Amino acid sequence: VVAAGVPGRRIGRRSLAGDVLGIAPALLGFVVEHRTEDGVVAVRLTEVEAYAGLDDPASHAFRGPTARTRVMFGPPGRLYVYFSYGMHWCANVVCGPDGTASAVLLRAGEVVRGAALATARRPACRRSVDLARGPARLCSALGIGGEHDGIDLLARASPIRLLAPSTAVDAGRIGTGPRVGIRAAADRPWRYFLDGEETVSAYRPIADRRATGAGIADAIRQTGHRDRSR
DNA sequence: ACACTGATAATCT
DNA sequence: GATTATCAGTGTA
Repeated sequence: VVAAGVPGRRIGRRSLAGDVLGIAPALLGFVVEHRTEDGVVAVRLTEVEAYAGLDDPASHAFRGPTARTRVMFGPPGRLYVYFSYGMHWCANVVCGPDGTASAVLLRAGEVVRGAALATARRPACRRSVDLARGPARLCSALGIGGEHDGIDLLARASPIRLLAPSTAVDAGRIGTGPRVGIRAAADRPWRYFLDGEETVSAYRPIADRRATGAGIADAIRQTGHRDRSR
């Protein structure tokens, strides 16, 4: 647990300009802090995933820049926020040089400051370890939404900042595995987490909706679709 | 603890 | 019209 009052260190933009597969695990232990008029909430990252832009079929940026993915193609150190499953916001740290589109999804963390405010933002949450356990929960706890897409995480005056911990995490504690909830490139072990931390989210393969309450016609149609996509 | 499923809308085909 | 970088609720153990 990060002691209250210990300020995180600011980092240089160049430290996020390299290979996303090196940056993603290095961000474990970093703190994301959001200051609003309601107060401050800070989350220490315990789980992230790497997305490699044009080189990664699972990345939103795989097919090139669109209105949604424009921020990912910009300079590193900005926040890419997307809307998921009709109700949730999720956030990424944009990495790599300007013009490329890799990013690190913030999958889970431990609330280290502002637990009361985070709890107020997450009324359905029963256990404190679940406050930011999951990418959409993390955004809820921090008060991050679509209005924050593109915000610079490295500027001193930004309301949302990414800060380095006072002591780096032990590299031996970093676990890896396949990314959660994706179908494309599901074999790439680009999820990184702090092994043994309670706030790491449970691994779940993508939901298979073929067998859910569908009629025979639906089952046939959807099975056909699955076969076509192979 | 783990499995299953409906909710819900932007995005892309 | 299908898919989706998810969550909370409900049910089973």
